[in-house]
Amino acid sequence: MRRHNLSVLLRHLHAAGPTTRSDLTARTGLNRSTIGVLVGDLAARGFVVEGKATATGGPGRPSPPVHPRPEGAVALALEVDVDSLAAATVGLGGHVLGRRRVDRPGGRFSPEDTVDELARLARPLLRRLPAGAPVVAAGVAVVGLVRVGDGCVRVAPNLGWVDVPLAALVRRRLRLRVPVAVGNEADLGARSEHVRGAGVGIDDLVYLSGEVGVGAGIIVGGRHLGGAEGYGGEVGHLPVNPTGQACGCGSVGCWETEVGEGALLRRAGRSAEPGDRTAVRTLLDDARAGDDAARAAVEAVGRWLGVGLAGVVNVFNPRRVVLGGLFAELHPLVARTVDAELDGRALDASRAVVDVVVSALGVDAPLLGAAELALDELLGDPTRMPPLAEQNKDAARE
Amino acid sequence: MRRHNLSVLLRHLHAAGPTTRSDLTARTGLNRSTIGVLVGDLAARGFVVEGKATATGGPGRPSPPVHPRPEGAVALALEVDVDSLAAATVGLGGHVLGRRRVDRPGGRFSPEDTVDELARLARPLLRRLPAGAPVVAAGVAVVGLVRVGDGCVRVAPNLGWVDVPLAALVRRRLRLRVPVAVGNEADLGARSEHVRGAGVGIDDLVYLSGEVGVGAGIIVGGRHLGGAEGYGGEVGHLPVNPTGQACGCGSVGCWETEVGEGALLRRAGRSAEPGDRTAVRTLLDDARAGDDAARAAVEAVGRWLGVGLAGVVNVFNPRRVVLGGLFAELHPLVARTVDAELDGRALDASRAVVDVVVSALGVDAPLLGAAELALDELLGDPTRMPPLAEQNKDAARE
DNA sequence: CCGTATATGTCGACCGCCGCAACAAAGTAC
DNA sequence: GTACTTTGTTGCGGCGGTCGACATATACGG
Repeated sequence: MRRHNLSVLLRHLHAAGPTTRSDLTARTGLNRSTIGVLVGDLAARGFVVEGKATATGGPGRPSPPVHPRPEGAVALALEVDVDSLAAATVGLGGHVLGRRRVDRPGGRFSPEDTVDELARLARPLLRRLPAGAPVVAAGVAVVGLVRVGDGCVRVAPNLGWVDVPLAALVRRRLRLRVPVAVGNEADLGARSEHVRGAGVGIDDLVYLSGEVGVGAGIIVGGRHLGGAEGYGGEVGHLPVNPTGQACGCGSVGCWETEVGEGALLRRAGRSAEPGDRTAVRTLLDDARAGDDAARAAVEAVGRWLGVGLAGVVNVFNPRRVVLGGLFAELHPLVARTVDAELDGRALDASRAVVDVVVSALGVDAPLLGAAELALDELLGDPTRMPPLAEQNKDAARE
Repeated sequence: MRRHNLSVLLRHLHAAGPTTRSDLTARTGLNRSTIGVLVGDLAARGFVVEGKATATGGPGRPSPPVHPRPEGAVALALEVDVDSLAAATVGLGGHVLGRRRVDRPGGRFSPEDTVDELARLARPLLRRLPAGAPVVAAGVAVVGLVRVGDGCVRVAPNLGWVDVPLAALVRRRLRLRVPVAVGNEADLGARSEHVRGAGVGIDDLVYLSGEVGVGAGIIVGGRHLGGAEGYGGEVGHLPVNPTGQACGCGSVGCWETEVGEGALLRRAGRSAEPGDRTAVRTLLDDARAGDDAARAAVEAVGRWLGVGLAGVVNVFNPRRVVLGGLFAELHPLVARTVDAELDGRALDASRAVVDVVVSALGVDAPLLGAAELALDELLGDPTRMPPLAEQNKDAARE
């Protein structure tokens, strides 16, 4: 129960940043004295530092702010995207200590090669960490279906992976002694947008990521929708068009065959390798420049985006839809179309409470979400990390 | 925190029935002493009675069972269906003390008339309650979109209702002094199937109710998926066929236009008033008897059922789908078709962990779910009800 | 410039709740 | 009948939190 209160406190500080002690008492409903003890505990563990109290302008004694200490706990975040790899070190409070991304266009890479390159990417970031900043966990975002229990990538069509024990591979290759969690890219995008992006404070939200495939991260009642094994949120494979295209999943007329990158290019009469971002960018540029075929393709995808979104809105009754990836770039061009489809097709009651916005974190949303995932275990139980005094004792012993 | 432990205990007893004290200690992880105190507390409030310990066959002192006491707390459950009304009194542990249902075919009734008839239905049930059995709350299941916050029926197309403050109406008309909660029929069906039906122990499940419309109650990670305002789960309005029929919701090609009762009759070339159950029953009988047109219609609906279910399975990754209403009767006729569509269209990973079964509670699932909804508040905080000693004092004072 | 009002941190006392250990009770196995 | 096992009961101790009293730090008004 002490654990629980520490967790609540640290979670809030991590998510909301510096907060005065009086604010913490008001927010948690706990007593001033208790907050004092808890903050002291967190400080002893190196998670927070107390600042100087500065006058707020109001009457009364000013309350000193409590700052999350980025070096108190660091997450290693990794991302395996279709055409790029990324790594970042993220400290408590969401402070990004270092970040690197490399393109890896076109080809398909084996899990082993991928993990090798992730290790190369991560090494300098880890070396550059400030002294005494402990890496407490790692998180990996990956485009594919992930069994959350053991961090196994069940299937990732765009990578050509089947049943890859990614968590174990990363842990071994990077010689990590900390837990490694793996999550679906869209799920983790939703997570970061929820904590510090376009969905802050919104406990019912859908993050929709359009890439080669279409995936969603869904947060209902503040909690991530995982399902029995963690495969939930695969809205890209909602059947929307019985007379449509064959989908890579084996079905016909899945939503992603109408709104994915492939659909966009196909509609414009252009062809490209799957995962060829430049072709998509060119098409969007052409559409913005007024090219008729490009505009028609964009418009058609926008309509289908609205159609599918209507279904998503009906099913989840979210307060906000956050668009990431391709959809983030597409949305400004088709916002009115999407809204019109929603108006016409979604149930009024649900339509009335939802808005559609663009990702605030951009391409890094999944990467940052991986960091959040990694830190989550610690945030749930801050007592996992012993007080600094004991840490020093342990260090001296060695 | 005492509240919390009492809640955990009572919830378990309510859901799982009689449990020995030793079982409770093992299940909660609490100490024997603590369990003793807590059980004593619950007994003092009239929620449980302790039975005689009977030899189990094993060595050691036998543990006495703790029984939930149905008369300890009673919920009044009500249901407003398209063509019937129902009421029940349900005691702790899910014991149904009384139950009545009346048909109300065809026509549309005003909220006032409906509530009047609910009152007539409920009165004898309440009169027949054992002495000293307190009604602690009421729950209402209704076919329509319900704003859970205030129990307002936002829209119920099949009843012709818009913005009906049903909770308030019921409370006033039935002169209830206890809270009245309102929920969507499918949501409550899911709830009861989850607690004591075909979904016991399954924390990721979808209850799919086919009537005039198609609705779903969705439970993810053990919690009901409500969404921002409680309108979630309206899978009937997933767009599945852009060239399909116009739907009452204003959209085109919603799933329920392909699998609802209307679709079934239409496909068989029969017409009927919406909500005419006999026409549907006749059709199903004909199909079972071998009538070609009927069988073709049933088969087509079965295919569409599978198509939509594939989407639902992809999105929610449930461990079980429970079919209620029309679908419960339909399923035996089309199980193979549904399974085949799922095999072909759902993602393998999700498909592998899901099964499709028929409702165990039948037509009463939503009604019983309303009782669960009503009892939920008490189960969350058993201290709301004072110990019997004080209750008697209060009674003596009057 | 200084008192007053307001708000906050700190310290010690109190209390509720749970775990623990010893004991009593109620069964089985031989 | 005796040994053993499992369980309920009871009293004690500790952890964690609230509460009240006091010290401290600022804004406001004269």
